[in-house]
Amino acid sequence: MEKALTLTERKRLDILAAAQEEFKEKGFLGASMDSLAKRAEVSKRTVYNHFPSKEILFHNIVKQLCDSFSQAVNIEYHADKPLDEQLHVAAVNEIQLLESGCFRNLNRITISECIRSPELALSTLEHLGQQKDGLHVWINEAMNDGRLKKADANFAAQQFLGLIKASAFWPQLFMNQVFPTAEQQKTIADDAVLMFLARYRA
Amino acid sequence: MEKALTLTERKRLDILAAAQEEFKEKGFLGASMDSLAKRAEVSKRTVYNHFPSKEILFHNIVKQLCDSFSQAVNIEYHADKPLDEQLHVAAVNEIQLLESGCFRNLNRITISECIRSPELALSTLEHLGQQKDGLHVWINEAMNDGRLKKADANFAAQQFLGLIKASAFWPQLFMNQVFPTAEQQKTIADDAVLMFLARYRA
DNA sequence: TGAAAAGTAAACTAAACAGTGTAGTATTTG
DNA sequence: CAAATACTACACTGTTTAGTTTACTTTTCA
Repeated sequence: MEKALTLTERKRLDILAAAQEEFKEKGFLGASMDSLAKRAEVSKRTVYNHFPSKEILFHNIVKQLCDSFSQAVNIEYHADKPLDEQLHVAAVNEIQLLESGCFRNLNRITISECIRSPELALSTLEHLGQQKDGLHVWINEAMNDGRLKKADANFAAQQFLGLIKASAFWPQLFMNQVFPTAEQQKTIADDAVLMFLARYRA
Repeated sequence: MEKALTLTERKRLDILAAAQEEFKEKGFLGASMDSLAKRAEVSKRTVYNHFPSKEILFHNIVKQLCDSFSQAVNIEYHADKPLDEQLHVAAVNEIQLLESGCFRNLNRITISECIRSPELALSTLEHLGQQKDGLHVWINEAMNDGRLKKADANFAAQQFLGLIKASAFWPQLFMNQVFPTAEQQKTIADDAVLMFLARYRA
């Protein structure tokens, strides 16, 4: 019963998948509707029957990718658990997010559009920036609980994520570096926690 | 005697300046040679007399911007000076570099091209990555000198720069955030040094 | 000062590309 | 099965754009 997809639905999915590839590889301007249709093994006319314009198709892709991150990486503060343990969970969650293929696709796609249309890039990245809020709240609670030194929680969260992204995000995004292995990921997470607590533990 | 520029030389500079603007605003694909020529107040033919193709002009821009960073931000290790003082200099240097308009132009221009031509982006960013080497050498020497805990010097350098860039580079590049004020810069530098030494001081 | 070098405007070529129109074929569904 | 719906190939429009050609003017410099 799982193949109950109607032809139209299948075509739609094919188009979306092909469009994601096309935009990821060539950016918005570089992508061509003809090439995209060929890739999806679909008539160009069918593409336009589903999506009235390139722009609209593009926004659908971005929206689709954004939605797949609705399960924000939020971390809850527990007064009775060790800080390093909780932070380590946050670090691992973050790294897992950064590793996920669709997250990187989204970033590749939108970042290439920062120049062409700052509004889009801005709104998208803001939307994605929300998962950071979780950490900043956690830090704030730990500070109020007297277990971390008082400081700017937002800034501290930015530092923590900066430590991780410096090794597991930016180099991969721009220099096509391979993603850290499981061991390396552990090192990155451990070291971010170590460094953060060395600075902020009360 | 400062206006001794010949017409041809002036035109050439006008073209380069206009091209930098054009590419910065619209990216490689979005930039148009007609618009660029108009911007430079130069005939389109003149553009092509100086630069045989859009691609070549683009590479000239990138090269020009790269060359303006030949004075790499290298930091020398002094066994007799306090670590925090030396690191602070490194941090301030880095922030100054990140703040400089042409450095940001270069990044805006090349990063938008990461997707279109990974080779270019790669070679450029590698070229820029050289100023990082300075710090990694410094860290290595301090470790060998027994003043920092033994660890992976490259990784440590990446962490240090990650702390700075998290506040003074990536947000500005992608979300058009304003660059930190002088006070904020001081906080960022101080805190990066503080955190780094809290973790690595022997 | 006068020939060589470089600049100019404007028309042009050739290709790419977003989007449409059409006529016919395949799929869905009542 | 039949009507409606969706898919297909393909030709077409209009626009944009990289790069060229041409006929002419300005700047340079020996």
